[in-house]
Amino acid sequence: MRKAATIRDVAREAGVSVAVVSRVLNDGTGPVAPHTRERVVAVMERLAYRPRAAARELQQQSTTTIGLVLADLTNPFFARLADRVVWEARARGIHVVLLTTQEDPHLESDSIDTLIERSVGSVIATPTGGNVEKWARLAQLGVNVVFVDREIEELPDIDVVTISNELSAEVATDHLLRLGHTRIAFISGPETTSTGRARVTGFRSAMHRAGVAVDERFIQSVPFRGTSGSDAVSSLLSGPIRPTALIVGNTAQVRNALSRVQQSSLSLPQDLSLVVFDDNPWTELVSPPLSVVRQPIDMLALHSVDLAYSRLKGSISDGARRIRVDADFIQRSSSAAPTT
Amino acid sequence: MRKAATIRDVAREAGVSVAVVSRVLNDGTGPVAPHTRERVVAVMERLAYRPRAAARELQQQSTTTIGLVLADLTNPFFARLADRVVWEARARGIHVVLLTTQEDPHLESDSIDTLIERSVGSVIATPTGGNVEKWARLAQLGVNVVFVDREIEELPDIDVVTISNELSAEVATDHLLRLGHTRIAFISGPETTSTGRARVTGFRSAMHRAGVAVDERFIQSVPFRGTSGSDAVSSLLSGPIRPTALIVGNTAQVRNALSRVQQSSLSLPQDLSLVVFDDNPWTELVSPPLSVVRQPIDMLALHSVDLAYSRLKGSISDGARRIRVDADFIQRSSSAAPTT
DNA sequence: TTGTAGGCGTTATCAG
DNA sequence: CTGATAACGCCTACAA
Repeated sequence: MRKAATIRDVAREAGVSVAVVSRVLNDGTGPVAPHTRERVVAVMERLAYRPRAAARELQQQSTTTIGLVLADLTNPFFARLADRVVWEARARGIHVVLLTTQEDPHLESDSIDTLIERSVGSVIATPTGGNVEKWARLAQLGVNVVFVDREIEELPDIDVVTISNELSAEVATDHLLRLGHTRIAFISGPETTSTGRARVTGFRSAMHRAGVAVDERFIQSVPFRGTSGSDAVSSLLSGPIRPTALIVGNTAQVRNALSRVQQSSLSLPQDLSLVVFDDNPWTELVSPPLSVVRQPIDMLALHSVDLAYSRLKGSISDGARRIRVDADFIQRSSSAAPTT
Repeated sequence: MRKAATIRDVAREAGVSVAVVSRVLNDGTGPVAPHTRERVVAVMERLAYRPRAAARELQQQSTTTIGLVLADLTNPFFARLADRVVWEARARGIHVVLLTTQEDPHLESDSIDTLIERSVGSVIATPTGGNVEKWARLAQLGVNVVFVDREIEELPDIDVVTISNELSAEVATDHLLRLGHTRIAFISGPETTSTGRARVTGFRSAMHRAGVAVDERFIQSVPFRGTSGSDAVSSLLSGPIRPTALIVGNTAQVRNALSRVQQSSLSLPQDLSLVVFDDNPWTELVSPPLSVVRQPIDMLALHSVDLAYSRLKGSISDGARRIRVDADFIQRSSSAAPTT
């Protein structure tokens, strides 16, 4: 394959100037005689001409691409989020560069570097919790950053779109309390993440409000990666006092937690009530179907892209936005009144 | 926010020429006095200087971004594929622009247009089956296209990375035949996709080889989207003769199919043996755990990115490659000898 | 309606 | 070792 045709080749071949070709390329920039346009288009077709995005971006300072930094596409929650973000982005004519951190701050740091070099206009990210200065720097460099699902409290100037984590945990806890449970355990994400902290807070306040003492051994903050969920369940079930109900507020560990429960001799919901965060394709397929807190992923995606896009176009006033959407609680058969 | 610092700013500020700065940037290009280097690095840090990827790409003809066109991120198979592709791409220092088609040829067509404008170097895609000319044109424009998971036979010049679909279906079928089943049903993807066709072919040839007649009503090719899987199961179970075993070779419809089976009065595997295509996080969580054909997603991703990258670097001879990797069959408890 | 020319930020080629 | 300077492909005033 010979070297690609440039705008100049097209111009020469069509017997016009590059300016004209440029105009037909992004029509609206200036006037072009219909007949001339036709000829130019024909030549572009014939030469299989393709404008170089690099040259274009270099020239016109702006970009139509945003970065999407997700923790882990293996988690259905993030996968669906990615799906919706791509969808919303397409509706606005912008492109999405996808990066993953695998929950690893080092990889996240690399991703941020990449994003800086790529000179994307905006970034939508689920931060690991580390790299505080780095995120700050990215934002300071003029990149519009939007945190979604999680946030970093030390960075109050960055837009945030999350569900009401605290409230969601309260609702889930209230549900179990109302059923009559008092020995409720909670498995959450790491303390380094806003979701991990907020959900525990919600759990505590619901318990407190109900006048039920919290057994500290019943609160387990575990990493997103690895099999920490299984271990947490084992530890909870092997203690001197066993919980009668369990909330898993760590979406990435629901699978491992459930798996371990299934391996135990306990049956749901007779011996243990279970409520998990995040609804996904299989929560209804297992037996019994799981009671869940369903995150409105569409809304998260919509608002994040909206923010990213608005900032890109400058059609939004300064000052960080914090958008909070409510999650739904869906009761299914994995939670019931305690039998003991 | 002031405008970003350029290489020239750094040069001026450090009292050197841009050439020197460029050299320290990509060290190895030329000699730089240690002392000078230090000073330049310091200035770069101070000015928060970041090289512009666009300018760099413009200068050195190459692009470091590839397009990834997936059918549906909601399907765990594609989500995991995306995860691995991003991972492999990162390892090679290239970026991934993500697009989805939702199995819709129109959206796919749009995506191809986007890809043309973006001037990505390579594209990894799971084609819907339509847009044959359009894919051809993209390839002709000099974009290295790699089809993964599915292929389009009319485009033999395009690289392909798939699992051995025919063989996988045969293995699954043989498994059931060996257990003693003869009334085996098969739900596959649409006839318009290579996977849909190949898996049915494999199913047929296994049946034929075993000398078992195929009941045509037992073969259902259904769309990836919608609830076609449920309907197919209903239709299979309500017929005059009921199958004793079912293979679902349509990864997107496994969920719906299983759900419908659960709603029926049949219990697995006593009344019906079930084997599904694609292993994923929940196949082992449902009861009974499902026998599956596991696709080696890592390998699919590795080879596709490898091809995309090699073509980008020109470090590979002409002529389309067709890479075929074997899938694993994993027996679990959803398949057993027929009880009738 | 069309053409000319300068510049976007880097890298690379030569002279110093 | 370092410094000018010419590309790279495109857009966009400003002229014609």
